[in-house]
Amino acid sequence: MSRDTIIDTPARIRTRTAILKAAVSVLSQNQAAPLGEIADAAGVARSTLHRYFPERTDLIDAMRQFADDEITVATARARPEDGPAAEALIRLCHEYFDLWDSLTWLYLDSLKECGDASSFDDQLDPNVSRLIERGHLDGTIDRAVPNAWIQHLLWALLYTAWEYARLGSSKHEALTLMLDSLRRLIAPAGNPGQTFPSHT
Amino acid sequence: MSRDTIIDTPARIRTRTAILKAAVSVLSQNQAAPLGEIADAAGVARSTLHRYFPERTDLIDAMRQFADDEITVATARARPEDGPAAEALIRLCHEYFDLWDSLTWLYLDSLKECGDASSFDDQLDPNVSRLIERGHLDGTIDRAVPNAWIQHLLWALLYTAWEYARLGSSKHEALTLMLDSLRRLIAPAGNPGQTFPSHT
DNA sequence: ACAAGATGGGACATAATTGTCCTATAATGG
DNA sequence: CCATTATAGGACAATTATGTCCCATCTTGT
Repeated sequence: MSRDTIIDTPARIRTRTAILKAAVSVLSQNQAAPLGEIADAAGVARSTLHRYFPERTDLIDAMRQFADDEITVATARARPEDGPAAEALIRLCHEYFDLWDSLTWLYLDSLKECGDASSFDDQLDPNVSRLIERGHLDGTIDRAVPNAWIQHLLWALLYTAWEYARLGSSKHEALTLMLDSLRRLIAPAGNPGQTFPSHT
Repeated sequence: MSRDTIIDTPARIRTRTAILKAAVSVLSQNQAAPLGEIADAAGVARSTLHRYFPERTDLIDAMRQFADDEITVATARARPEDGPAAEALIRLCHEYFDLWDSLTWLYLDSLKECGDASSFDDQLDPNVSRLIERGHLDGTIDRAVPNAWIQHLLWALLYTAWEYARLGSSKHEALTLMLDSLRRLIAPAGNPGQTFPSHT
């Protein structure tokens, strides 16, 4: 009775997520991609896509939810509350590295609607903010580098690494360089931050 | 005889550049913006825009040229061959910081066409590459950080700073943070790179 | 003030994309 | 194996952006 119009049969769930994954993959590279392209990428007919998401905005909304869930899972996996904050931040970055499409799209998407009303920390993830704050307190992250700045840098580093990998470098090398750069950026003065030995 | 159809009268030059500037400004925020929006931003009628650039691609091509020229001028101003390479790189970054729209758009634009054929260093600016190489030689830039990686980071840092400023921070603070971050990223091991007494 | 040049603004045809609907076909599950 | 459910694929109208013309009006330089 709760939802008599649409029922989540296994088959429907499969195609639904197939569409969402394809949408993230396609739209992360071209925000204006036509729905037909997404349907093709998902291996379904355009009419099927429309049955699941009547309008484009319906799809977009579902994608936001989908990507948010992925981030939540990845964040939990990084155990942001354990150990020195700097190390936790590195773990987090490592986890996020695998969310290529979702994070890229989520960022592009966030840009379009904040035409005016975007407050400074609309972009900021409270979990990450808290982690960096902890780092400022336990001294593993330089207090001279503002919280928000670090968070912006973090997205930028991830994006840079993805681009670097996409253009031919190995994913491992890109990841290593990114984590090294992150260490440099947050290392407290006087402590070089141990730029490197620890691979992965 | 060379170009008997179009003559560069002062008035035409004015509106032409007005259109180009508006186009860069608008398209750097939304690649798919309709031409009417650009015309509005430029303060001309859509028909006028079409008279200067019959098709969308004509406008895009002219924009590339326009932005490239701006970069060339800014690069020259930074005197990339003078003094320690690390300092020159900072000067360059400082100059580029003022090219907000142009660099953002140029980057977005470059993404769309490199669907397949993008070699690794299609994105790289030979001037910047040369400068970083000089830094690797004169020891002011850490040799452990690859040239291409630094260059990718440079664009990412610029973009981060622009976003940071756009979201409410002062341009000066964003610039300061960015240059400090750049110093950290390229500082040779053992030399903290003088990462900033000056707060804000 | 006059003539050449440039612009604004509207009318129109043309694509391209979107959203809706219908039917035959395939798959799924009991 | 059969009934139910889901899908592919195409037809269609509505919407939107693009490209082309035309003419009245405004600028510019002389």
